[in-house]
Amino acid sequence: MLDIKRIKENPEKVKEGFLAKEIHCQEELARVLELDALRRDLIFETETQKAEQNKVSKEIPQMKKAGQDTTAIFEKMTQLKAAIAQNDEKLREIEAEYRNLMLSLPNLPDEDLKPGGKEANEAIRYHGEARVFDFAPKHHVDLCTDLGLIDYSRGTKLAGSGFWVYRGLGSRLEWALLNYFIDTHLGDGYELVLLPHMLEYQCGETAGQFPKFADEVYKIANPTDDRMHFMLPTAETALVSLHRDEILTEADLPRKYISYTPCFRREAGSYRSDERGMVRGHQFNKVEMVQYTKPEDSDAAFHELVGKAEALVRDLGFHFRTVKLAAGDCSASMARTYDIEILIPSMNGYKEVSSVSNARDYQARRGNIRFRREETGRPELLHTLNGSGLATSRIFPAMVEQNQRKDGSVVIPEVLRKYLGGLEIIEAQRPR
RNA sequence: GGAGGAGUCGCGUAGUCCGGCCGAGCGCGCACGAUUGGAAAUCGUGUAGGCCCCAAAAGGGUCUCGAGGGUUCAAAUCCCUCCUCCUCCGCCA
Repeated sequence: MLDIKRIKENPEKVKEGFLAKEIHCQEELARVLELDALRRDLIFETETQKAEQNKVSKEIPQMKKAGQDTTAIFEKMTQLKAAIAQNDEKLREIEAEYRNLMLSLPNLPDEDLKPGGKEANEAIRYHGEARVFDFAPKHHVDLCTDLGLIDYSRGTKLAGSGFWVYRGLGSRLEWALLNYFIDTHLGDGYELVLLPHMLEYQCGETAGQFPKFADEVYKIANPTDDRMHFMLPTAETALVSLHRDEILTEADLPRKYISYTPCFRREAGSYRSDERGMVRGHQFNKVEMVQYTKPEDSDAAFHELVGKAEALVRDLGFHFRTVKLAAGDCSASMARTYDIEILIPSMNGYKEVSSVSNARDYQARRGNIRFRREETGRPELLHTLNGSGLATSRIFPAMVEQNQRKDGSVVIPEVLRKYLGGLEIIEAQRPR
């Protein structure tokens, strides 16, 4: 959520920010300002009435004690009460519309971002070089099937298109990746958090999925209870709500969290033919990094997170590039995002394997997440950042494709071998 | 699933039966000050947040005693719904 003061003070600047994101909210902005004015007038009027009500109310016991007649004053109070009730009702309506609109407005992009969409993204650095094959490399679906790592058809049998089953060594490889990520983060002083995988509405509202992007998540209806749960689309959704409605102490910041969770996404209508296999499933495993920081520290934290994601990708032996996303390619809640992209031989061009973002105070305002600044003694909104560190769903296929040998076997990256009993190569095996 | 109990200002509690003197007492914690060579101890003072008015500060107002609604001139206190926690019983990983 944006600061209403920021909108009021400089609506042109806000408009400009939205345009950079290629989002057109002119009407919403105008309406928000209109509602805010209405709201304030109404609050002022109602509170004046309430002050009168309280004042008179305090006089009543004394009048009674003095034996005075209270009939006239009771009548007046009844009228006042009715007027207040009417205003309160009006105010409720206005504030509901106001809050809903405010929640639907996206975050503003940082000023140094290029305006426009994907085409304006900018690769800011490269690491290593793409592998050149001296044979025709196999597609990861074939490799994983031939090596018995992934069972696509049985995944589909169990849960439909977009699901798969890890088998045998495939499961162990997946687990090795996750352990490698987790161990690295633990070494960097992050706290590992294991979370509920089903969340209540408010988590989605704080993180930014609700109300606007509700279609991207799986909702769970409970027949005996009208409270909705949804499957978390990313651990960020839960981690950002961890300290919702809290005031953290300044000395406690930054908070550095990681969590492993499966992530559930509907991905409605987004399937593309070059995304055959594990690249865009409805369920995938991810280790997520989240930081809560003081506002002045969030830029440093952002670079720390980018660096951590890069190190993971690099140490798995990948060539990658880091891309600074243009304003319009950042998601609605984020002020800034860098993607780390690798080449997956079977796919055209670079594909995102990690996305690191700074939400600044956008999520904190939605979730009322603050810290008490020692200098002033007052609570202040903090900044939230998140980054994948990492999701396996693209790393896994990229790894088997990139590390394949002519004979169909796959070399295991060194950093993973200790999780696999020292295994170095996955040999082709008979299908089962 | 059945029966009962409870949620109050960072923590612990008083207040709820009998509505107004309770936005709320006390203890602990914390901050500042006094005392001290310094500290402990002691004493004193202070100690929530949101919103509105105000250019800002100062100040004023308003709302919040788990959440929401109701009764009333007036609700921490009475009524209703919901949430959470605890105890006991049952059932099951």
